[in-house]
Amino acid sequence: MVSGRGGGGGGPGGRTAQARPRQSDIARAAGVSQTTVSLVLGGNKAGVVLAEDTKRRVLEAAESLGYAPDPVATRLASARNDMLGLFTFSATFPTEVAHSYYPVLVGVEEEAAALGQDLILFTGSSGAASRAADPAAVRRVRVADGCLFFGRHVPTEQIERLARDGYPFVYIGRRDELGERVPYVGADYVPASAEVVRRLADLGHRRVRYVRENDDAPASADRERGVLAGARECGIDTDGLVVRTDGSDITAERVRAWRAEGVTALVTEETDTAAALSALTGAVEAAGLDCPRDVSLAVLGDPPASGSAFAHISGFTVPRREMGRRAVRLLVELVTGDPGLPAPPLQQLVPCEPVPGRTIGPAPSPAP
Amino acid sequence: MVSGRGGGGGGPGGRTAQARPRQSDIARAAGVSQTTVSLVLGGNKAGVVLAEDTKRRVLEAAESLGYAPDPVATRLASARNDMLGLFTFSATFPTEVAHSYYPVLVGVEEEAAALGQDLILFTGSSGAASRAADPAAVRRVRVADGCLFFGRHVPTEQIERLARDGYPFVYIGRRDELGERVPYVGADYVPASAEVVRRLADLGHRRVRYVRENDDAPASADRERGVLAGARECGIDTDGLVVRTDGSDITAERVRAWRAEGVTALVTEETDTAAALSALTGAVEAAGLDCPRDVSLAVLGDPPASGSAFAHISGFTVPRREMGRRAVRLLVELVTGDPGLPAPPLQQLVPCEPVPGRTIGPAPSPAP
DNA sequence: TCAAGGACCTAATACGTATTAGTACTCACG
DNA sequence: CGTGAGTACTAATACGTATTAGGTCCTTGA
Repeated sequence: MVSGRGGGGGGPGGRTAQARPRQSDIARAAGVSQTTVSLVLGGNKAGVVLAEDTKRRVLEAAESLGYAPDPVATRLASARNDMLGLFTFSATFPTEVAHSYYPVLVGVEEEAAALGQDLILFTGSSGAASRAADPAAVRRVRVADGCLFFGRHVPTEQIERLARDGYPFVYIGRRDELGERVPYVGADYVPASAEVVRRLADLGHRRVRYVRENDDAPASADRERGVLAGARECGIDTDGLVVRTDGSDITAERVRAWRAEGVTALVTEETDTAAALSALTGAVEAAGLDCPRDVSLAVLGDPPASGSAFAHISGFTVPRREMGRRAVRLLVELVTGDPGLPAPPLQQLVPCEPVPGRTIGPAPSPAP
Repeated sequence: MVSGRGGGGGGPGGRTAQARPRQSDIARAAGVSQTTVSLVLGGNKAGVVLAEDTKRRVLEAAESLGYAPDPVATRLASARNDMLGLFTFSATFPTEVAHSYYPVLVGVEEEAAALGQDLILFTGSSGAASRAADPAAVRRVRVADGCLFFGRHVPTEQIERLARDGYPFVYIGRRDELGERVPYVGADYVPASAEVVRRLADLGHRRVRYVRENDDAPASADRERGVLAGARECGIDTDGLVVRTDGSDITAERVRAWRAEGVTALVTEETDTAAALSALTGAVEAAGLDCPRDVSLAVLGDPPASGSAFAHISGFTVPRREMGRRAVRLLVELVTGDPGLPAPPLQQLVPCEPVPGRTIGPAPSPAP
């Protein structure tokens, strides 16, 4: 500490900064102690008795000096900083996936604001791609009272470290690989996926193809489970129902062949990469098929960016905003949680909302 | 202070939460003093000589305890945080204006990451609409080394307070009302607007209407100035050129009337509310006019959300991402600025990029 | 053998507020 | 006049880190 208050600083204001008044300045002005000032201006939670007149004098002095409490000192003294972290695992700040990241962020921010928490966005230090891998990056998270984690690729080891130390955190999105004590708020894909299949069945579809990503994220696994459950329930043929792809092998020919086999509905999923989704919509378009006249189409998740031909695709929406909200709520409960009180459910699923869309219609006659 | 560290907390791990490790914990583990730890982990700006071996022991201990410095304490002790704030003035977190807020955020985040700064999103306390009004909300900003302000409605008094105290901040968007010493990074609307008018003039347009919002944000004023300058330069009639609206009085009739008067091009602006923009596009559509056959249309700013009929409207884009970037760069310069060094330009304008679009064409014959 | 100088660390304190454990004084009652 | 209960306040300390002003050993040279 070199600066003797009020020195340089070179803030935007230009001229030499006036030192801000401290509680001790008020104390001097009002002829009381700093403690008294703190009691008058702070909540006086302890219930210390103070004379009306003293309070008045302190308040007047504070007013006339233009006192504003120093939030930094306040926080230091009260051991909490009312800050939640948000750490995103992906190469850089999500730009392309704006449509999927932003709603979560909005939900997080809303609820954080409602609960009086500020939000620290961790930017994973300088390294670009290394962010999730960098142990130091994850460690920095501890500056916040608790942290939200969002994104697919998770540095399990770092996180386990935090968990062992009892650091409070919540995942946004399901996390099976980390055991049942890891808190998360995910989307409830299973019933929503089953319900899409049911909708198709109600319209007479009997042969369906479900084109899914070729990876094993819980989100994909859940949807598949839902699709299979729905199919079985409604008497839809499960033979060859599930088709895994990285996108490259879904061609117009393949779609036409399915159609020839009597397939009348196609279902796919929406993920970070959207490989399956874009491959399938591309192939349907290339095959010159009309939705829903020739074939019904549904996506398990949000439609592609509006503007595309499939902006009004049927399916369901992932409740990202609500997930963000709930995650914050859960995290705050963990952070402030009284060990005596009953713990909140650590793993929560939020229902998805069905989207009617315009690409599901009655099953056409088997031959195109 | 009641809590004897390490007590409750109930982190996800289930078992009792470990308190975050302090420098003193590291000191104990490494068999040195807290001072030494601070010297090793902090910059050791004073240049105190330390044995290599000691440094190593401290670093190892820090690593194994999972130490992360407490930003609040760091800041109170008057060093720096490497945290920048982002405070948004609007009723709540911008949801509708996602297209305008998100790019800024992305730019801010990118540059912050590049400069090794974390980002605190300030959430303006609990009150929903009251955010900007709440003085306490603005004050909390001080936990960051410096802060970016973004949004139209600015609590001038609070900000002036910060400025007087020498707290570094930067506005995103121009701010005339606060004098010339207030740092901002804005978009350079004037030449971009003039250039749009010039484009129209080059295609033969002579009568134009510029439909602008009925408010006095600098952004709107700038565009008007640019439009007028461009018009004068190119011999476009300035009589009745500028039309102010809150959106309600721009009807299909009015557009037809303009057309009858020989108006061949319409220009509007994009703002937070988009009142003028949506009113005008709505009216043109309702009037059954085709762009650019019957009338040319341009917007000073970004097009409406893609998916709309006017997704390919001509005009220019606001360089939001770049503005975010530059604002961070400027802020960091202010924060780290040596008072001796030459100050960076406090008020910066970033050029807008022309967008050809599909709604500007040659002027049609005067009679429709 | 002693002083000077270097190498290496640490004690003490500051930052501004919150909180706890008192202190000092008054009044009333027995 | 001594005790217990208030009333009205304050001294002391904690929060976690940064910084400055020493301190304690060693060497080294005379």
